[in-house]
Amino acid sequence: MIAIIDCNNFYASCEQIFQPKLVGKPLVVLSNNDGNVIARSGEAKKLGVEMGVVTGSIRKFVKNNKLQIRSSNYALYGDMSGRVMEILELLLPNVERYSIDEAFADLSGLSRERVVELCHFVRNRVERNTGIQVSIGVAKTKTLAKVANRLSKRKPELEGVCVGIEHESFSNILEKMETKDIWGIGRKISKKLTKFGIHNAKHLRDSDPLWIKKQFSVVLMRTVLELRGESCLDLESPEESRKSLMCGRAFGKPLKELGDIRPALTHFVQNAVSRLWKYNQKTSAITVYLYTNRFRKNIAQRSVSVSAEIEVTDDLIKLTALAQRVLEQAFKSGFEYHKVGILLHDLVSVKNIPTSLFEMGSDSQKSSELMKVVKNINTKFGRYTVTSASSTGRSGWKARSKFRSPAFTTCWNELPVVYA
DNA sequence: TCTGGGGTCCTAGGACCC
DNA sequence: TCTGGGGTCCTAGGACCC
Repeated sequence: MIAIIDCNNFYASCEQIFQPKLVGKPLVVLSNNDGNVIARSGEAKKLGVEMGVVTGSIRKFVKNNKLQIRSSNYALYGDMSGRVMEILELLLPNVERYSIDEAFADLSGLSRERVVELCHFVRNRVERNTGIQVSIGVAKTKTLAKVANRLSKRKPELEGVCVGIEHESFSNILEKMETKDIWGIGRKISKKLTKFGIHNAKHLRDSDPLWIKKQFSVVLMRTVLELRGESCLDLESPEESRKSLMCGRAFGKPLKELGDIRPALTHFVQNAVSRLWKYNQKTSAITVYLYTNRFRKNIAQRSVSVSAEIEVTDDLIKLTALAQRVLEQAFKSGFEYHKVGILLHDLVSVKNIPTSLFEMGSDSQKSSELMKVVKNINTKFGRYTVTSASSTGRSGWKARSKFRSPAFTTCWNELPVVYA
């Protein structure tokens, strides 16, 4: 049996925990640049605010004070996520952190009664220790666990826990579920399925897997098998570390000059490399991408990405210099750029890299000594304490974030204050 | 006015090898 | 009329997730 544990309205809940006046109010969290809605409290959903809508379209609610808004605060959400995950890992065997607000766990070998009891215990413990409410779905496969999880949110009498799915009623549940609501099926595939007369999850489950593979892909075939209770997607072990990493963001305003874009890129490289350090990984290839705003139909469009290879490294200075050289290749004047970013690929764990003979006493050893110092300072005092000169200066790239709440749990100056 | 950011996996097609 | 065939590796791009 596989469980999926999912935090309810995660970003909105994080805001409410530290700002009690927001509890029970319609609340939305906005994306970078305060551009559109990326999370909603239950009350905001009831108000009819859709996921992904642009901020302008909800202005009317904000004006007459019916809706609270917050800029996204990833320092807070990341920290709260870590707290929830630690509790799950303490109470459950084989936890796979799947996303910032979701985790899978393997509950094989336990009786149904024991599973129900355990899930309620986990749910209560997470809420008591963090203030976050979770919903738990349990079934034979990951895809079915997702279906159960959906049910646990829709049926209040289940109190947030749905274990297994009774056989007879199961077909009815799938029949009422649109294909686009199945985990792994998005807009495109769902539309194509309709053309073949497959309109709901039951139709899909009862399709011929081999035919599905031929018409669509092996990915969708696995979904069919999973819906039938045949597990195709295993839990991923934490040792398998991530393979690529990216950091980029839209600018607060359009930028035309290379000199304005450089500091942004350096900033993102620094962020990316800090994460590389955190997970003890190195990279050997980078891609820098640069875009104009595709939603502005009346301006000249350009979208470019340029890659480069480098000897396996986690050296901030080398990677910054390389990224800047690649940016020069990618940049062409005459466009209003909207976003820049960097990808690091071919990540490897430091422990898996053999030391080369040529490295001893060489430049690369000196650079790693220097990096150690920078690493230590930035880990202790914050990611941007020691920074490249090219990240300072022009700051036109910085995103808008007008409604940001404090970093309640990760910054000494912003801790919540309690008056007694 | 305003349109997210960070990931994974798979496939198709080209280059290259024998 | 004929102009091999099968395998591997790499890359770009698509689709999806949260």
